[in-house]
Amino acid sequence: MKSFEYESSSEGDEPTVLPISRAVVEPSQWLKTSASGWGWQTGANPSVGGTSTSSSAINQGSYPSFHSNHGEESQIPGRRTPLGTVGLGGFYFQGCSPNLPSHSGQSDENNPDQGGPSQNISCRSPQSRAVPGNSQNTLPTKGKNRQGKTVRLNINARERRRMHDLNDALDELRAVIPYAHSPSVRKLSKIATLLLAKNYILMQANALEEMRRLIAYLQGTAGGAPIVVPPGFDLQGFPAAAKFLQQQQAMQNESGPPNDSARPSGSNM
DNA sequence: TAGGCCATCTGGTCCT
DNA sequence: AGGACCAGATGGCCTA
Repeated sequence: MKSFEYESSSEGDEPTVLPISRAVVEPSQWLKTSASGWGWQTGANPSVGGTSTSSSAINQGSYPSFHSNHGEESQIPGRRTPLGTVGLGGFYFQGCSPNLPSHSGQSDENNPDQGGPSQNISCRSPQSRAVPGNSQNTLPTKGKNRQGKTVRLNINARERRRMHDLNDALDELRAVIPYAHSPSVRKLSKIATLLLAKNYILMQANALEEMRRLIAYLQGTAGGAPIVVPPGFDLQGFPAAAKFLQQQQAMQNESGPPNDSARPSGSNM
């Protein structure tokens, strides 16, 4: 796949944390940074507000490449945080499960089938928030309570899985939109990822339209004659243009006798 | 320390 | 009934 990296090369080996703001993903900020790469212009100083090279997380290499591997990502700050260390929610207390595995697809620390819900309930944190109207705070009869908690834990596990899938999809989206995929650069936030992807799509659509107009213009300047691809020019890297020329060639063939001299010579499509 | 971002829990709603 | 989806609430981590 084509690389669309925007790197701040002036920083040398100095890790850079690009500020991710709404301005970053505005269409007007887009620039073609090189012949082979698209990126965005972050203003005069790309690292404004984001030169925290002393960040412990960064120095510890806590922002590696992001793959759809839940187990690895549990080490990344702000992402895939192990259940034992994040919001306690209704059932989880950090001191209860010191060796809770992170979400890995094979084990689910919130799965009632693994350990049972009663264990979690028995060590509920006294600081767990009391949800108004939460039936689990009212502690009904034991049997029904246990079954209800099991259902609740199943629902929680599904929801957690769903959110992980959503995050995996966001990771895949980050992988194909142009921004600096570097361990020293902070990962795009969710909202920034969506906005950047939207603007990237718009930019690609504009580029495509511009190319179509250019081809039409070139065709016009050729006096109505089909565009002749210069010898040695390979259209393999331009499938859209090749297809367009093929269509033009087909239209020419339909409207009149074939003209061998006008056949694209460089196209191998 | 405030604000941003995130993961998780939870109850409600809709759909199959 | 069960699952997917959604939004609100909560608390942890990180950075300026």
